[in-house]
Amino acid sequence: MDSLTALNQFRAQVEIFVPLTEAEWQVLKSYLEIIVLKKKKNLAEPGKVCNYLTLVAKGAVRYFHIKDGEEITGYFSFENEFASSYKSFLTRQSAINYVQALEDTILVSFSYNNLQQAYADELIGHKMERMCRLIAEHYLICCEDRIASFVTQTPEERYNKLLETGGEVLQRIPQHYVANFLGITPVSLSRIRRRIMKISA
Amino acid sequence: MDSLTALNQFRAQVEIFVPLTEAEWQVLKSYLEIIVLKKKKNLAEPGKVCNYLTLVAKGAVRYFHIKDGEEITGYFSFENEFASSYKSFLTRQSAINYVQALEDTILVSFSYNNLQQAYADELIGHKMERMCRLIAEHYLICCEDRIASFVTQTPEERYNKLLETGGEVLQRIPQHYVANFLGITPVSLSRIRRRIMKISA
DNA sequence: CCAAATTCTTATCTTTTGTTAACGTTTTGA
DNA sequence: TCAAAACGTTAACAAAAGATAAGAATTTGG
Repeated sequence: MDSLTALNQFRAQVEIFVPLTEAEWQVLKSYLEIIVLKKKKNLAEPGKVCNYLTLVAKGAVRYFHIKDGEEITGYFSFENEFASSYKSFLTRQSAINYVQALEDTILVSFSYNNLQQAYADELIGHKMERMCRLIAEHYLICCEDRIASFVTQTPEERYNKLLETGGEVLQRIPQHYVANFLGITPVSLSRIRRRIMKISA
Repeated sequence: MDSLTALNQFRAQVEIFVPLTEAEWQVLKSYLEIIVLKKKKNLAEPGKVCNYLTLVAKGAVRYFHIKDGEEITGYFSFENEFASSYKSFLTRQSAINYVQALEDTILVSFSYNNLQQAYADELIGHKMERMCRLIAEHYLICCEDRIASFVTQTPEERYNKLLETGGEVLQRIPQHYVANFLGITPVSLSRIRRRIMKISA
């Protein structure tokens, strides 16, 4: 994938939230950077401030914490989803988690400084605010849904729901990462899968 | 508490995110409404679109789902926090949860239409976008932290953290709601409390 | 190509949680 | 004021999850 394709993909994604004129896009584009992240390389890591807010144009990233020396995977971002250690990016504090490429990945990115300039830009500032408001609202809703799933559903129910919605997660991601994502251990997920197989068989 | 106090409290809170001139405030204020919600009355309920984004000026609200005929409490908003069935408000779809006053509560509120007008307002539109972007980002970070707590911590660790941060939650909220909030049953929380008492005793 | 690492399952045992029910206390509301 | 409802704890049992380890299948990377 070349830079042009990646940038066009970014444009298509943000225009879902706010349509842009050609002139606006040309300005917006000037604040963007392409980041190529080889598999297992980090976009963010604990102790460092995450300097990029990115859209995954190709590939995927995985979010994880280290607890008692073990990796615990909390989330993934696939093509056309935004990726960042968001709290770190916004607050300029050290990240507490890794954001790592699961595959060779191409990211269309705002550096922190460029994004602030884009907000301050006379031509596109207002639209940038709106766009990023809508994007933040979109992800806030996603987070609220996920919190609700932890509060109101059992791990088995969460896994069944994941099966229904047919998440890409299930095809592209090792099961033990999915287990963490569901808030359980890999062994426990394996047992849940066996339980479900017996019922449907 | 009178309306003036409530409005001033709202102003102080939003100015944490974006400072306002007096003129801007006067315009913004014209889009606001005061809602008085008696204890046990709902700001939102399943099957209805939530029409208000509100700041709690006084009192508190509780968010809950009904599952198998039982209430499961997912969250609370106290003084100076925003409250809404946010997904419903933003997407204009029916809410799936209740938002209910825990005490007699005063809310400073945007109706959906008023908020859209405020965004479109020539004088304050740009600042409104920025303000609501920053607010959405703030709550997004809170949600991400909470999700991380479900993925990386045990219920006991989550409760201990709640004790440390000394959440208002613990003083003002019945324990069985707190249990739901932590993702466990009231009986289980009672046992966790006993375990902790024995250790610290 | 092949050794090493990763992944998934399974088994065993321990710990924790859920479920239900009972009990005393406190709070509520008519 | 007083009966009813709500609240928190505890007990007993069942169900589920965590921890650890072993083994087979797959993937990986040099």
